Amino acid sequence: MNKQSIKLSVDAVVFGYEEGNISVLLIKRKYAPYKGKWAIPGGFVLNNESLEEAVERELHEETGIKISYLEQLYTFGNPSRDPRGRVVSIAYFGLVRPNAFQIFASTDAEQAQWFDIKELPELSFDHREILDIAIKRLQGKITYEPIGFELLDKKFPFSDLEKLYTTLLGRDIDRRNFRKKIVGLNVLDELDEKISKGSGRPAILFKFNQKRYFQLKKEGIIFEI
Amino acid sequence: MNKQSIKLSVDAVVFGYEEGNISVLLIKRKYAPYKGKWAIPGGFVLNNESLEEAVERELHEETGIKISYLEQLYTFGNPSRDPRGRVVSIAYFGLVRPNAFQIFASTDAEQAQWFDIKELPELSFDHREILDIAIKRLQGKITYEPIGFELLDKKFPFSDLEKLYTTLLGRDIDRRNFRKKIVGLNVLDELDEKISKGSGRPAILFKFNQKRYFQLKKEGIIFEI
DNA sequence: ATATATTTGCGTATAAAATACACATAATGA
DNA sequence: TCATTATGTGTATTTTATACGCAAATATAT
Repeated sequence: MNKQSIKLSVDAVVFGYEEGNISVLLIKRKYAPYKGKWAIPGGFVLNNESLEEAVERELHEETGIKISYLEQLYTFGNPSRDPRGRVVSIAYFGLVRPNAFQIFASTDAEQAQWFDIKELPELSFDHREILDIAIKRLQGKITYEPIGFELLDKKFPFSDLEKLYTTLLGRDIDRRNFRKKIVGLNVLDELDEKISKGSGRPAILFKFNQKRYFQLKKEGIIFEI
Repeated sequence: MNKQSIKLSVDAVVFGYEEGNISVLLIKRKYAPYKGKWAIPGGFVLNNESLEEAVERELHEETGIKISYLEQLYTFGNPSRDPRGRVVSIAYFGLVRPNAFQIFASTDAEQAQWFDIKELPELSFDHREILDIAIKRLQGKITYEPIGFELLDKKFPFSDLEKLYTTLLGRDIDRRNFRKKIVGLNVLDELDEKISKGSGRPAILFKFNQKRYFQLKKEGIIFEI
């Protein structure tokens, strides 16, 4: 048997959510193959780092952002997925607030940029497939796990949470029933403050009850919106 | 940067279900490390085969069984998981009827054997962790996807299906409500035959309606038993 | 042959959850 | 002060899940 000559890489699909928009962080490749094309950030795993360390490092090197929790998505190993030779890639994904990060390209990336999920450029390698699988997973995830804590302001009106869900689910939900459900989970603490943005009745501000929130995440609620 | 020297392997967690027992297929390692110890079947990926080809090949080589659908489970990449050096392993899992296969050990395996899931031997590498994750996944899977077609006889009494579920879930279910639910899914065709095994009223035989069954699998029903 | 044990087959009542739906309130701006 | 806009709330209906018990058809023991 010939010696194994397979390279191992990691890729990070980082979604950004903000005010009704979902975006994904891409880099423009500085070197061949696919030089000048957009791609999901990622790169080769070093010999002595864990996969998680690798994906966080690559993401940081190429885009300047540092994310401490990325979830493993899937491993892509089609023998012809990389023109340079056999490369198997372990894809991770995460969801963040784009404005919480200053992005700047470096190392293998000529540029790093958020793209609206509906206006994606052509992607390198099999990255379009990876992204499609990540989107599916994101949609599934939201129905069995509470999401939001990391994506909203510390204090937020209920409508922000509602918008988050309609955006991620890609469809309308009944405002009253949604509120009842969330309130029933006891995951929100009502504050004494109100916020008024433009016309309309001012909204009460809420914050997440961290303890309860992480407890729910752990339990893995089923959350039929 | 040093050249990457990471090896890539695949592992197959194959569960067997039969008459109220869940087992898992293990091999006894012929060579060091962990020589003589039990392990999940698996091995290194060849340069030109896909990951799925690799895992099916290794499983066949080591245990003699040929399974065409294994689902990707998770990728394990802890730098110290293998004493020989850095080995990243992509684990797959599947569920079969043990008696449908003739197992025989070869290549790296000194022996291949089904173990009851409650009477597992000590395992090599991080295989215990892999197995635990596979078990969790199996339990989750059964609640959002119909399972059974591949695990029961072509014609079977309802009680066989019931036993399958109680076994995989590890708890009792209400016989009447379970039957109502399954019948409501229209996934079974009632036959004109009956079967009598020992004492008790003879049972009507059913078969799965293949078309409907695979449609449900595809749709991904949520199936609160 | 009769009684007993065993397994299958089935229906109904109750509780819980999901859904559908409309109007009052508190602000802004013309 | 009137129109507009966004927020906040309750109730009725439908659907789904759960709880629960008894009759039918067979084998086995007496």
